[in-house]
Amino acid sequence: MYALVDCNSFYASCERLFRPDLEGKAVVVLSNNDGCVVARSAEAKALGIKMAVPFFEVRELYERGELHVFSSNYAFYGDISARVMMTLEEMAPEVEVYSIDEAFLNLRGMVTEPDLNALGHKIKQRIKRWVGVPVGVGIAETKTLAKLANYAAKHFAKTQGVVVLSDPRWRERLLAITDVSEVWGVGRRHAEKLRAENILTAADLADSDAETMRRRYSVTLERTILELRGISCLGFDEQPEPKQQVLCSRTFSTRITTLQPLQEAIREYAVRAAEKLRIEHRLTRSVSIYIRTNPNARFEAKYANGATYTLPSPTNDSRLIMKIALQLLQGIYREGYRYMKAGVVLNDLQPEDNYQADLFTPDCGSPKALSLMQALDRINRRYHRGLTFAGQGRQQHWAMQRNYLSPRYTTSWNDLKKVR
DNA sequence: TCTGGGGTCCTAGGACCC
DNA sequence: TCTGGGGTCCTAGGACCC
Repeated sequence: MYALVDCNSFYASCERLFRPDLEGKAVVVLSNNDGCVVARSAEAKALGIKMAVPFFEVRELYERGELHVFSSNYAFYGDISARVMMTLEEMAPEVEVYSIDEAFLNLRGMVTEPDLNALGHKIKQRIKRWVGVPVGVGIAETKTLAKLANYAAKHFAKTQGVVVLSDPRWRERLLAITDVSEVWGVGRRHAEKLRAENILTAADLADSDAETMRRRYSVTLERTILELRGISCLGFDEQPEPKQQVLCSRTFSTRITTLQPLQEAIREYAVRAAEKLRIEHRLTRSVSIYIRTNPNARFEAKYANGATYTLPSPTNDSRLIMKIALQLLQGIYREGYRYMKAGVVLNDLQPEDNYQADLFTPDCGSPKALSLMQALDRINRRYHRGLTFAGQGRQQHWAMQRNYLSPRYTTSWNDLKKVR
């Protein structure tokens, strides 16, 4: 049996943790740049605010005082997330952290707790008491069914936030009343296509012919079908697989129309991507960048382009990655556009410890370079932006907007200013 | 005026090999 | 009229997830 523990309205619940006055109020958290809504409290959902709506569409509610708004504060949510996961790890021997706000537990070997419903409530209560955020718990034979059980736990008040799907009769009933689009692994496109062939509920999908569906859709959907029938097809990974790609991209707060600020942004993203790479203890052999104008603008000239460079030998040196990214930018930059977004992507990653130099190029993974990068990281861990490269920009007028940011309740940065 | 960021997996098709 | 069979690797694009 698997349990899926998922925090309710996670970002909004985090913000409420330190603002008990917001209990029972409509709260939303916005995406980067205060662009669109990415988390909603139950009260905000009740106001009819849909997921991912642009903020300007609900700004009126905010101005009337009916809605409380926060910019996203990922350092804060990451910290609360770690507390939730630690609590879970204390309760279950095998935990797979699936995202910032949810985790699967493998209940195999938890013989001490034969009553699964009681176990679910125990988890829920402990996280509420120890960390302070509400969670829902779904328990079933496969991950996909546990997801579905969790969905039910959140949508039906009678369940009190815990659903165990071990009884086949209950399972059938739930599948029969659940829209197929709610099934984990069925997105918007597949849902449309499925509806067209009269597969409307999760039960319809579970009863469809797996072989045919595999041919018509993909092996992924076939696995989903089997999982809905109680046949486990998805693995359980306690250790996350090493990343295959590292990406850093941002929408600018204002449009960029000249090369210089675009270069600043690309330098900034390249440096941050390289930092992530080093945190993961990986090297890259492929550096890509992209730039684009607003794809939604109807009366503006559009332009989007990307470029990739493959290195002869892998690196995680910020200086080299930054240099390559800038050269790539020179190649694709065109004047006369209002740029909205840029990004740096690192692919073809490999572990740091099997570094193989190239016979025909100078070594860029020298011990000297490595210890320089380590020193850089140590300083920047301690002092936020303590050391930056010339040309990353000091003002960064294009940097993202966060007008509704909450304080650093649980994390801190020693500002360089203070140190001086 | 105004719409995020960071990932994964699968498939089809092309290029290439013997 | 008429031109094989069996592979691998890479890439782009599409779908999905949070």
